[in-house]
Amino acid sequence: METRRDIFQAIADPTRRAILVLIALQAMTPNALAEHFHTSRQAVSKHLKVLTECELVKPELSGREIYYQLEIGKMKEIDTWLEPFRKLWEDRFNQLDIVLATLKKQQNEK
Amino acid sequence: METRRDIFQAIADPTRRAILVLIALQAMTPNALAEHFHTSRQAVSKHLKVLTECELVKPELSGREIYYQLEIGKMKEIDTWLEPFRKLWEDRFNQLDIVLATLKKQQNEK
DNA sequence: TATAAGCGCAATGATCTGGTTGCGCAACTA
DNA sequence: TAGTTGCGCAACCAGATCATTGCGCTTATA
Repeated sequence: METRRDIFQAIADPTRRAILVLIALQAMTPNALAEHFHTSRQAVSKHLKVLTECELVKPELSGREIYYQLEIGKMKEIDTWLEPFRKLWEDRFNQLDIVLATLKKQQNEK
Repeated sequence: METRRDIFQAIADPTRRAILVLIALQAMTPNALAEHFHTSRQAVSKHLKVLTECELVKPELSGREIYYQLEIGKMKEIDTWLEPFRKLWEDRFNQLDIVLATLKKQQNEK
């Protein structure tokens, strides 16, 4: 079945998020990754397939080994989606800032 | 079945992401939300249940209507996870910046 | 008070998901 | 060349997801 891959669906799985974190530090092979989890290499391979399909990760051949490395640019897409929301919480933070400043002022005037 | 709710799993669904975007602008009732999608009110209600369980959304009663509003603070948790990755792409951007500066310098020296 | 409107919940069903096992193939190694 | 080692792929299976439908409860309206 040709399932459409999607970044948000990809990072929904905790194991895949962990893989992304590990790979962010250094490109790794499926076997090396599997050692960090309580699952088989094949399971990790399936996760890597999902991550590769949505281009969050890129395989790099080296003999019979395959080093998977992070495609950091793709991660930015998540950030892009978050952008408008970020504005909201920054605004709220600013409002809180104002409240705190007002309280402090009132305290000084006592 | 008591499924553990998780923010990343919550935003994996495109309809739920759309709900978050709509609600960010203004608190809305399930019926009002359902009008924006090609699904039933019950389906929207189920999505709202998921979003409420992981506290991305909060119900506000008003007579027989329920206005759901965004819990912006929870959205920030996604941003927090993204934080270390952001460093990476900012670094890469800085490196690109350096490259561009160098190129410009060389051009000026011609 | 009778009727309609707004919801949530439960049951059902099709489709996805994530894990396992068993291959087979290519690439190192003795 | 014979035997490992590292991988991906296919088949299979239990459990999760998402949408639909049918209810029943509460609140507004005539």
